[in-house]
Amino acid sequence: MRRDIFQAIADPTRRAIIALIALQAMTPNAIADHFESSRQAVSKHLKILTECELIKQEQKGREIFYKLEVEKMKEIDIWLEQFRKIWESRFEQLDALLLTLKNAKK
Amino acid sequence: MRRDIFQAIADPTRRAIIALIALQAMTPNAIADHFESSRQAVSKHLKILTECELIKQEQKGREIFYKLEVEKMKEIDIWLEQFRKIWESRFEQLDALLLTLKNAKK
DNA sequence: TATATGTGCAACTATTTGGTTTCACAAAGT
DNA sequence: ACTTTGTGAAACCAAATAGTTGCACATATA
Repeated sequence: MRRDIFQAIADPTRRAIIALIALQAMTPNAIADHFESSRQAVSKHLKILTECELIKQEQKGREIFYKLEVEKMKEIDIWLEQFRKIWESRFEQLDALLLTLKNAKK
Repeated sequence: MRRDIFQAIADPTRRAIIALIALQAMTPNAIADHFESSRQAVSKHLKILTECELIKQEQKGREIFYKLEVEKMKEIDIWLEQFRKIWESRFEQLDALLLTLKNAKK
C-alpha cells in the first residue's frame, strides 16, 4: 500500500482538498463541509495525503488543522522539468523559424 | 471510464512510457521491450494515454509509432501554477526577511 | 498463397480504490 | 459526572485497475 505523490493527486477530491487548504489550514470537519462525501471519506483522503507528506497536521486542543506542504508539490514540478525542456525548445525552434521568415521578407 | 491526465500519470509504468517516448516516437513492441510486463499490458497503457491525448499515433506501414504530445503535459504545469505562486511568494518573503536583517545590521 | 510479424480487443482474475457504516476515544462544555 | 464535539480506525462493499491469456486481423515477406 505504498503511495506516491502522483497517485495522491490522481483523485479529483484530493486535488480539491489540496487546493482548499493551500490558502489556510483547516480541520477535517471544515474540509468535509466542502464536499458531498462523508467526513470519514475525507478523513481517508487526508490520511493518504499525510502518508506521502503532501500535508501535515497541527494539533490545537481537540482540533487538528491540516496544512499543505507546498514544498512537496515541487516534486511534481521537478518531474515536469524534463518535459518543460522539450516544449521550451519547441518554442525556441518556432522563434527561430519566425525570425528566419522575418529576415527573408527583408 | 473517463480518465484525466492526473490519473494517467498516476501509474509508474505510464510515467516511464511517457519519459521513454518523449525523446523519440516508438512502436508498442519497442516500448514493451523496456518493461517486465507483456506487450498487451503496455498496449493497454498506450490506449489510456491516447484516450486522454497525452500521446498520438503515427501509422507507418503495419507499424504504429506513438509519440508524446508534450503540449498536453502543460495542463499539469497549469494546475501547478497556483501552488508555484505560493512557494515563490515564500521565497519572496524570505528574501524580504533577509533584506530586513541585512539593513538592520547596518 | 502460405507464413511471419505487428497490433488491438475481449474475457477473465486478483488487487486496489473510494466509499459507507459503526465504533472507540479524548477533549471541551454543561 | 454526563453530554457533546472532533477525530481516527476497523469492517465491509461495489467499482475500477492492472495484469494475464487467447483471439482476430491486417500488413509484410517467403
